[in-house]
Amino acid sequence: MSKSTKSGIGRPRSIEADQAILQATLSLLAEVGYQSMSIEAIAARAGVGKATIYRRYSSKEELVADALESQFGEEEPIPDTGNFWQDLEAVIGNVIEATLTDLGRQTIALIISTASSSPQFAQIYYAKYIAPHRDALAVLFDRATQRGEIERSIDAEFFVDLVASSILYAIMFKPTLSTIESHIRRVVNLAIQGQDTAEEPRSRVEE
Amino acid sequence: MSKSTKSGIGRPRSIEADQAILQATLSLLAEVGYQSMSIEAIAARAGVGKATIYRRYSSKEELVADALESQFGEEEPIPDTGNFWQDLEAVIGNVIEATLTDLGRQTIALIISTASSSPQFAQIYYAKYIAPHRDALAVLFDRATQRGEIERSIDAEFFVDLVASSILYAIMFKPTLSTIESHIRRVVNLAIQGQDTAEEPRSRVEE
Amino acid sequence: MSKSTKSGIGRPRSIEADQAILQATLSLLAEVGYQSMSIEAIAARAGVGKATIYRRYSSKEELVADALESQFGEEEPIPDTGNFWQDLEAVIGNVIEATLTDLGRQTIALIISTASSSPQFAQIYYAKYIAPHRDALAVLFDRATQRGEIERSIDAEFFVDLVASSILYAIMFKPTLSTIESHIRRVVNLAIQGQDTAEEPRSRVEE
Amino acid sequence: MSKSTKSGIGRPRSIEADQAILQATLSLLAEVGYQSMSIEAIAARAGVGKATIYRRYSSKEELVADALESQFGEEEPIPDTGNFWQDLEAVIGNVIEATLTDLGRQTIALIISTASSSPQFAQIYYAKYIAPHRDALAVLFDRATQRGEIERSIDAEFFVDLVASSILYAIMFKPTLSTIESHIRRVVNLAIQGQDTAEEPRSRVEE
DNA sequence: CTTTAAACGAGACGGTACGTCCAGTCTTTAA
DNA sequence: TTAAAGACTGGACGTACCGTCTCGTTTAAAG
Repeated sequence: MSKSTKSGIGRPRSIEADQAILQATLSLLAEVGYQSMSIEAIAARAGVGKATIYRRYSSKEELVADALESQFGEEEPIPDTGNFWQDLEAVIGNVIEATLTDLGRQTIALIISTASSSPQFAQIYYAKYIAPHRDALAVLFDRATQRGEIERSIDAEFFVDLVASSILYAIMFKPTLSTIESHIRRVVNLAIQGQDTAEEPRSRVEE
Repeated sequence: MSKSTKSGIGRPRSIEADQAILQATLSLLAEVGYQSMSIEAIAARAGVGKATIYRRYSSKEELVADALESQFGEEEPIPDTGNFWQDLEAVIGNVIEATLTDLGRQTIALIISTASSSPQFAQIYYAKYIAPHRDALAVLFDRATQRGEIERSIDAEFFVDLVASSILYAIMFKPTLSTIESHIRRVVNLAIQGQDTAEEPRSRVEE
Repeated sequence: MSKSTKSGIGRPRSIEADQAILQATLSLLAEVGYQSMSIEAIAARAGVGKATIYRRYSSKEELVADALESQFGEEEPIPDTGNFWQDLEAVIGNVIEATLTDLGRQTIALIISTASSSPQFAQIYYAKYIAPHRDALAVLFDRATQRGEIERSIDAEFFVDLVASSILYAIMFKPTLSTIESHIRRVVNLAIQGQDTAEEPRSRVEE
Repeated sequence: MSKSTKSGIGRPRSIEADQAILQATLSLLAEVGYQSMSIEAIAARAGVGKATIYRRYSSKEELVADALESQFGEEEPIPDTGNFWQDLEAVIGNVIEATLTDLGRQTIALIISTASSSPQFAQIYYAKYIAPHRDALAVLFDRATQRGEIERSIDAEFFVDLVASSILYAIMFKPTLSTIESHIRRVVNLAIQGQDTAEEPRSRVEE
């Protein structure tokens, strides 16, 4: 996203500056949100000249994409307890936990707000933030299928699309944590069991 | 959203100005998007002083909410052919058609981008833009249930949530019109029939 | 130098801002000089937005020309004691006094530095700062001629050119006040008496 | 002005860089003037890093002084036809010719603009650019005095000051070549003959 | 009618942030 | 060690809008 000139000659870019910029970006993003966050303020907080930022990133979107990558870049371990529903709970819990922080909220807001206006950046945010969880879901699904935990035929790709869409939708339009969780479980249940269960989808399965 | 002072004394607000402001807002929203649209430009295009806008709306969000209401305020007739799948096609077609215009795209972008950062306005946009389609879906669903077209027990509220979420998700992350439509149909089919059918869900039902 | 739009419509320009800008310009000009004086600093000292300056002046040169006009615009009274040499001393004294202040030095530096690079502004500075003194000299010269104090034929225009050039040259290249004064007197003496007198030109005349 | 470390050890300074810097400085000085000329632009045109300039010169003034020295450093031969007025014409012609080029104009602008603000550099420019002509004038004057061409008693130093001041003044404030020349001749005539002759000063003398 | 109060268009106000440019310094690799 | 290249902090540039504030001018209801 950054390195422009070919190689060694000249003073190399400062790694301290790199990191100060990314840290300042993340903290300001969490505090004031994407729109209200000015390059000027990032530079000031990072203790860096504006040109040092513009040398690395040609837009706020690029900068934020890189900052989020530095934050969410590390892979999360995929739980493996041998029980699909338990693993699923863990993954969904991770997603919700990561999303209901200040930074998480701003990130998800960013993904959905750039989705239409700047598809290429939405893709980047998607790849860094959403794709890992999608992948985790897909792995769980495959493992459960191989173990024979899931009998119904549902496409793995479609399954994760469905769960991802329900998570985004719930975060956007469901007001409380419990309604968010409830909506997501209901969708999962429909997908796996083929029927809607407003009450306790898991208990019936686990009995 | 606008009228502030109690009564008649003084020069009344100009209806021409009202409409010029809303028109200018809508056209600029479609052309340059919410973020890039400046109050200054709206005033200029409307041939109106900036104060005339600020007298009516205290923020860009309020202004845009009102403009969208003026645009999408009229109810769309709910199709009623007697066949659930046919009516559903019509409603989904309407949504997609309304969304894949410049203004529709910007509106949906606006809804999803304000969802996290300005929930109160997201609610307004939601009420004006999304709720009518949700309601239409709910009506179709009820009618089909009463006609016995749908046997499975699925909650109406949950059904429309599911379809709405799939529409939003598809518009955000599915690249082409056909993949958008395909994803939505698949979700509907799962909800109604309890199973995923990547191929031709309707044909099987209609036979 | 400033008014751009035709007339009364819109909010009128603020006279307080006008004056604050000119005052800030003059004081900064005296303190740090033309080159080191930033528009940003002028705006800050004047308690005014940058745009308020740029609305009035399209360049630093225009601004400074106007500021100097406001400072040196008032005419100085031309001394009239009946004695040419005495009046001459007074006028030259005024010039030197006005020039050996911080602001005066900066002004003269500005005149001579813009003379080649921005002739149109040099002309403005010249008209406001130099011309009045030239005119005073010319008046003295005419009066003396009419009184018969000066017998030699020397063109009045040429005389004032000569004196003006000697003043500028002395200020530029003569290090001390006394050498400045001495050089000027010597030139005046040559012009009036037709001969160079390194010593006491006036005493001989006044005896 | 440049050499800092004593001798041979390390990579020697590049003579090509020296010359490229001076050439770039002179050409940019002629093109855009002293103030608008950036070190950055000089370095770019010379194909040299900025540090390579700063290693040699600690300020733009030093750099320009050196560049002008490299340009005007060679002495001009003093004409000697045996006739004072003829030699004088030649010297004044040389001055005017050298001054009415782009580079000459910028040089003179530089001298007069730094005269007040940076006296030490004004002295350097003066020594390189003005002093040689002053010296030439002084030589002519002495020779003419020895030949008995000039009878009036005028101090040589004062004479050259007078001519120098008239040249500077004329270049600054006289608009055309002919008014410049006319003013200078008039001053010379006054100094030598003790009287102002607006018309053809030379002819009367030469007859 | 004539007040009178508010809205009108226009545009200036003090500010903030933009993205660019340059100053003068610092830090690399190459010669 | 110096050269060359280029990144560094810092700060001014001139522009664009922000939301507020006069102006002089309608406009309609209240007196």
